[in-house]
Amino acid sequence: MPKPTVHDIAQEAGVSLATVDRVLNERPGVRDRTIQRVRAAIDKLGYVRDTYAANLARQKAYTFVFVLPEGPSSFIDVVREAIEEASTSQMAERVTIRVLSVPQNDPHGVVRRLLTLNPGKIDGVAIMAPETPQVRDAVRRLKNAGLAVATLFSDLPVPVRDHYVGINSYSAGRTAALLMGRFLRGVHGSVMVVTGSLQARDSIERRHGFDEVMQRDFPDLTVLPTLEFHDDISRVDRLVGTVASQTRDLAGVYSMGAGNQALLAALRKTDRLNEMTVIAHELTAVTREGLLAGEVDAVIAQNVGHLVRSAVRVLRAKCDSVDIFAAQEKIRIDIVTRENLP
Amino acid sequence: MPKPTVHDIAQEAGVSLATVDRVLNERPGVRDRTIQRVRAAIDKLGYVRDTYAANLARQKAYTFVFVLPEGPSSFIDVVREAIEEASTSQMAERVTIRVLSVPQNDPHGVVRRLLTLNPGKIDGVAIMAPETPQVRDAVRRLKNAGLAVATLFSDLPVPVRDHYVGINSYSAGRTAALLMGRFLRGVHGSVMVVTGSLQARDSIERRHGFDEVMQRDFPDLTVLPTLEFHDDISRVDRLVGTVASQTRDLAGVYSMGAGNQALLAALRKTDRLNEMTVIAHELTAVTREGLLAGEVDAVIAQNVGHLVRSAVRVLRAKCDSVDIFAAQEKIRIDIVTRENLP
DNA sequence: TTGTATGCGTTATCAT
DNA sequence: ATGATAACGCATACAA
Repeated sequence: MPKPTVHDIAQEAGVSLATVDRVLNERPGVRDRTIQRVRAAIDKLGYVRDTYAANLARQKAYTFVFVLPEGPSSFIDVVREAIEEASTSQMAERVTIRVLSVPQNDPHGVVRRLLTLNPGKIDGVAIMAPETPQVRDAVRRLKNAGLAVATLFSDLPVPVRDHYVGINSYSAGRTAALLMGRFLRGVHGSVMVVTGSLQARDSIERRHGFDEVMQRDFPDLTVLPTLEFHDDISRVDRLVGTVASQTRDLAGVYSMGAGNQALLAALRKTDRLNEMTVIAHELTAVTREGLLAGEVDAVIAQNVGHLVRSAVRVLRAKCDSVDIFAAQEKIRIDIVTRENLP
Repeated sequence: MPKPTVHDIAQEAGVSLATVDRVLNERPGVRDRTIQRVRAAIDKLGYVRDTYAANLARQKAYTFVFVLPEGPSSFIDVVREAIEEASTSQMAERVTIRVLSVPQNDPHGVVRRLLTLNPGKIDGVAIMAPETPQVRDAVRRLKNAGLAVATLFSDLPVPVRDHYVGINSYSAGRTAALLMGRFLRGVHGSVMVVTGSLQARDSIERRHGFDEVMQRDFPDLTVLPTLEFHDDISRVDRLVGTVASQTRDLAGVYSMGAGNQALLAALRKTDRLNEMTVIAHELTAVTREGLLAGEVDAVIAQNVGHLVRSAVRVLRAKCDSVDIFAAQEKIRIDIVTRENLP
């Protein structure tokens, strides 16, 4: 009892291949009665379409665009690399991947860049961009144009995208807090929280999750107000330096976003970095170095390679109107230490 | 300039499809000079074979057998579930998966069961079994019979298998130690280590990694001799109870293997479980419950779903003599806490 | 409204 | 040693 094919369906339903195909792809021009017959045959035989054969016949090739923020960032570098790797692997058969860079902190610039996309030429987009009303609208337009839309690392409202690929920021923040509190067992002291900007939705969620666990489980630790350097790395040094010198009991540092290079440099100047517990997000060249040097104690990360592959699979599934294999697409919150560094 | 096909190669080389195919699949019966010509055309046009079309034409169906220890184990349950899930997903197109249960702690029994496999009927095996000389030989025989062989969770010597799917036990032990030491910051006390058996190679490696980090980084903690219950759960209660009552400064428990249910039950009786730091391996129903209840503080795990899918892909690749995509098959050491529980 | 015939890129059988 | 040709499971232009 091999897998049934369209031929088997046709025979069972007493119709031709073409009719089976019409029903399968919901094309017009079939009598209701015939549709029922074919449907019944499909159910009875348990037919499932061979997507690969279908794509072969259809000569279908997918074109996906990954939209990434431009500008120097060790994290974006990791993402680019993962995309590069995925597009040259066999998993990307019949899919070509393009990368579109969009400005940082310039919603209108993002929209303008997004408008250069020709929805007729591409099948799906994976977008990494902070949520703003302008971006929301632009993405909605892409989705309405029939593209498959996945959000990457940072989500947008459900109606404007098909799927979110990334971890839950709230849980990520909670996880960071758990580690911070556990690593500072018995310590009475303060914890500094640093981020580029608290505007982004995921920053807020992280902070929210972090605070909740810290307050509930680790009352001996005082979480200081968030230090926002507004995506201007040059401010990090002064901001961090000031707070560090004013906070004699500074025991921990939670870095919620990018800018870890500058942050670590600033902390080094305090000469107290070695006694501090530092927790950061995302595994990059910088945080990896930090872990190995013993300067960073834990990194909350997501498997970027897996994430990119997941995005490709999800977009493909959307294009084919096929269900995704949920378990495979689930992105876990990785905890990375010096000892389990990949 | 679409992707070149065998037709293009044939034309470029001035030969027929069949000849191209012979060269592509390294079949005999082609003159050296012709081979060169075809090879040149392949290089020149940058041909890459369409695996899906190939599999379609080949009508190849893979049969893989997963060899698992029988007997009750919450971890094996997880593995079975993952196999079930993988075999019903689209990733298992053209592959049928069977599970073969083998006795625990009975190398000869394992071998006998392995001998029931008909190497002609199957294409590959994924084996989860502790290393013994008998098992080694039996597996070597399978490999020599032409089967693709992957080891699962626990490795065998390189010559008898094609690929190991799982985490590095030594690093896993080191990771456990790091967390134990960090979670017990400032504490002077003892750490109990419990395992079913120290015979298995991976148990030894875990213990080795654990000890190394504990000794080097956490001198305030005393690691007690390993408690071996020799896979007899009924002994756990007495063993653990005795040591716990004799060790007033017991601060941590490292569970290296299975038997967590019994272990936790025994620890509960001491009425000191809540103050202890407990670290275990593998995310199962038991350890998950333990995390949620706050009884277990961290679990060192591997993504079993990913692992099973990886095994299937690797076996398939071996059967096709195709390279694997290493980055995708890398199994990470997961650290799971209450907050990042999947 | 339904059926026939052909092609997608690859493999495989059977001639030559 | 090499070439024609027919599958594989599906889609589709065209015919009926």
